[in-house]
Amino acid sequence: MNVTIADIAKKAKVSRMTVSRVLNNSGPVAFDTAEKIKSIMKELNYHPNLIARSLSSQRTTTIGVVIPKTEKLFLDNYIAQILSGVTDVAQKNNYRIMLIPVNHSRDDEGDYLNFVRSKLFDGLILLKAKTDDPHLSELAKSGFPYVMVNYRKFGDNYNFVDSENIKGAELAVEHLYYKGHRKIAFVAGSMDEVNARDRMKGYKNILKKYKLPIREEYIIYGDFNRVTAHENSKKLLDLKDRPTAIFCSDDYMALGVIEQIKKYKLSVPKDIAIVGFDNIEIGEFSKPALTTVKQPMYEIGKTSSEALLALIKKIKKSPVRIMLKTELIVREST
Amino acid sequence: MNVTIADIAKKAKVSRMTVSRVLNNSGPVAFDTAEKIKSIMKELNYHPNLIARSLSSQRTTTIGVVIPKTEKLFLDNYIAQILSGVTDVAQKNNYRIMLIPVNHSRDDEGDYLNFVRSKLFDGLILLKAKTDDPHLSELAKSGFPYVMVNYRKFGDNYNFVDSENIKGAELAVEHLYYKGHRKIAFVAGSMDEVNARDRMKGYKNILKKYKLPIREEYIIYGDFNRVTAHENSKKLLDLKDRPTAIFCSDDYMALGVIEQIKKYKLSVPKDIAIVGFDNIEIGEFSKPALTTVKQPMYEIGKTSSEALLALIKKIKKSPVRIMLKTELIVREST
DNA sequence: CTGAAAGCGCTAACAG
DNA sequence: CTGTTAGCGCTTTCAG
Repeated sequence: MNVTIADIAKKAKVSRMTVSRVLNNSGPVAFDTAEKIKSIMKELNYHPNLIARSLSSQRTTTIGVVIPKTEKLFLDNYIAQILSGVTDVAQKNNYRIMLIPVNHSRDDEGDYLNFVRSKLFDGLILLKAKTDDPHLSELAKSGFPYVMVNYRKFGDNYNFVDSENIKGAELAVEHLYYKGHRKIAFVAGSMDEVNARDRMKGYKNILKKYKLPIREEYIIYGDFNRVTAHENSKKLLDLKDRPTAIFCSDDYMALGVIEQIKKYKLSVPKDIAIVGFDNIEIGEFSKPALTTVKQPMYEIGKTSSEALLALIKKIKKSPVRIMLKTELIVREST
Repeated sequence: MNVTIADIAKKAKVSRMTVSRVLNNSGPVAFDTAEKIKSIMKELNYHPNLIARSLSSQRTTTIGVVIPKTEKLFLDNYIAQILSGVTDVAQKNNYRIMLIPVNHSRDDEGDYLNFVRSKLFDGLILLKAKTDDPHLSELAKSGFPYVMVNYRKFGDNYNFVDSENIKGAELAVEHLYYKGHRKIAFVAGSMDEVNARDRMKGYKNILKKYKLPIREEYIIYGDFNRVTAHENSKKLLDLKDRPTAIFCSDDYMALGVIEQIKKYKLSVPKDIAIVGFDNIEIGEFSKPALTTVKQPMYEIGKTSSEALLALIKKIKKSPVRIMLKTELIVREST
């Protein structure tokens, strides 16, 4: 069997409690006793059973990260960047990370609540929550520490870290306007996500500002997916009064649209200018390099993680509401 | 307080044991009793405490994944792809994933062993293990279920899933030879990694095969890093007898080298041809698109995960040794 | 088919 | 400064 606290205690001729105190630096222990215990722990190659500790202490020093389960999870650069920020901070604070992929389109959507109930984590970070997720309000009410990433809701206990999506979209569309475009289309993504709605707002704000008509045929709905956008963009390109610029609600969609434009033997940006959103890695390398609105994704992850730890340690109280800045990055596609 | 098995038992007027049996489908329970218990569990919104279950059963249904802690963890497309494969399989088998970032260059290198001892996981997957990691043999001896990814060692209990790196490198270099190149350099990466050594072998094999000299000044050592490769490649470009082709031990380095070549106002592939290794996502989008050796990274992750689960469930026994095929993908850089 | 007893390894709370 | 008692919530083992 494994070395336990009892073995150490026996060999050191003290109680298990004293060993535990040495282990956690909790409570006073005579220097000599402590040294002796430490040396015995080394000698026996003792390592605490963290499961037992968690059961007893009701803490796991683990945070769960709920991510949408997509075909190839980590290949989504948006998620990758946020996870980087989240884990960096967690690591520094000696918290462990458990990933909880959730299938948004299926029954297991509320699964993360079961995980909460199962006492596996001290807190939860949620990526890509849907606006209509009914479990969210339950989570918010429960008092369990959590932070939503890129979500925004001003009810009582909604904790979130979001970026300025409306403003970001405004920057993008206004940039197109400055470039002389008057026929600006929008590939909107899925209206299930708060962010998508915000970007829509920004898009419409600028059209209104410059008294451009909001034309329904210039707005394409779908999901945040390169292939879908690729297909759907035909609707725009087949239009008699074809747009001269397309703002896309994320970079992956922008790439899909650009591919389609090439198939039509049109040129980006000469015939049609494109702006994306997020600033994913390949945007910089694609041809033409993608003009986009940068979300500080790594920062968002970092900030979320910090906020969550503060909630767990009760340094902060709900609601936590943090907004980060977005920024236009002009490259070759406009 | 939370609903526990005891509450259910009390309300159903049975012992906790009977509830536990219903919970796990273990052992016989009268149909009616079972139904009653189930309905009470629903009514009380009961969810088992998984920590308690783990402590008692000595299983966690969690696997740990050891990844090198780099600046921006998930942004490494190699790791991302492997993780995708690993998690997909784990998920399907109802196993959870815990990430263990490890700083290779520091003391905490052996940390993953402490995690093993801490009973947090049922098994371990190791990415980017170093050849000289002294903890590996301890792990192998321990009998604890684990699989190393992209590693290869034929001692008794070494479990690994690797790809055919030697052959892959041969494909790359032979391709350059066919294209007419006789002065072929090699950006080798770090010899700490088995894979790098294998690629070196492949490189030398082809030179020998075609009776080309192995010139030390044509081999650049370093670490697997874009920036380092970028800097070090100057040594090649400054050579009087400059190579006409460079094989790089991974794609990120290849990208770094290409940048440097551009700075020298030389053209890829006209002046210097480049082949990378791995087939990371941006290789397809960079300019020129990167010729590379594809490792089936998603498959590697998937296979590793499957093998690990088989070890955990004792369907398989050590040693597990699996090799996957590599494949040349010719694009614009050669 | 059901239950009782024991224990997984640790920590909290209190007492000395 | 140290120890005792109790218990975290579940499963295993054995007995009925």
